[in-house]
Amino acid sequence: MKIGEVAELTGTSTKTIRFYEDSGLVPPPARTPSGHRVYGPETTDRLRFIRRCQAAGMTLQEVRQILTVHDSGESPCGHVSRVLTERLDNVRAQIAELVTLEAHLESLLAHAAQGRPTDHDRAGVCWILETDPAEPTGPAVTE
Amino acid sequence: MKIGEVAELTGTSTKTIRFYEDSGLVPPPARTPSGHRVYGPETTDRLRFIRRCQAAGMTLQEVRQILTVHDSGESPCGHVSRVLTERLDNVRAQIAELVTLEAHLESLLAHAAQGRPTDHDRAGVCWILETDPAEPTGPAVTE
DNA sequence: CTTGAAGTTCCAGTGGGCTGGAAGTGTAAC
DNA sequence: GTTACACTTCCAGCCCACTGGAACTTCAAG
Repeated sequence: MKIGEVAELTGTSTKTIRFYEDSGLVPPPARTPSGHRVYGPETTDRLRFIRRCQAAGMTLQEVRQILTVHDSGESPCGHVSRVLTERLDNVRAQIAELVTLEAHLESLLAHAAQGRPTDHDRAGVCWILETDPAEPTGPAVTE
Repeated sequence: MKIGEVAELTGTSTKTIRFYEDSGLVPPPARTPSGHRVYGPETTDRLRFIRRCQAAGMTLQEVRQILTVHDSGESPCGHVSRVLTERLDNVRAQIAELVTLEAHLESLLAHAAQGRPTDHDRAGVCWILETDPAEPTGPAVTE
């Protein structure tokens, strides 16, 4: 199996596969005498696994950790559970932050919809945003 | 007013202020004969406005657009409302995506908690993640 | 006059996950 | 044999919002 086929089968570009190899996510495959990469069928499983991890929002580093555990012969499931739990926490925190931001934006727009032309004169740039971000349900986007 | 004072007053580092100048967010100020930047009081308003935009989750590019409109003499409020609305849409979409991801992670962990050792043998890397991400309530993190 | 903080410029790096391009070699179909 | 495409390596860039550091000058206080 050559890199192009693997790419086709997994929906990953050849560029990305080589990048994954450089990043230690996919082991360096055998080569033909002329240097072309030759993959066994397990590679497609591995790439699909990586894609699933990505879909679960993991970083490549987290995926690499799991794969390293796997490659050492141990079952990575405990580790996978831990990583998933951490991810879940992150996702929930992100949701909470975004919901706060949503509320902030909604209140700004409600404010804008009221249209207060008199405020215009005193405003520096735009009266819609003339309230301090530190006080109203602080969105904390800068993390 | 020198850059350090402006930094102090607005909670922005001098580095960032110079960066904003290079990025066209803050106009190049007057200089002392020796080259030190001298700002008028409107600069602090402008920086605070930028911070508020940031707090609303806007990119610097969006902020720059608004400020350009403002600097051309027009009232940017309509534009601001539009940008805010777009942002709100994005935020809602992001929340929806994250909620989907949350559900996905939860189901994976519920699956993991059940512990199905028999699945282990057939699994490529880890049975917890042996379902295709394309089908179950597609998380679409890669956007 | 000296010291030390604060100013200046410019360049490079961060992190994440690729993607593009150049320049060359191999391979499969006709 | 020729064409067309796949493959190889390596290096660079992208996006975003800064941040760090070097090397230098200027300012304010004592």
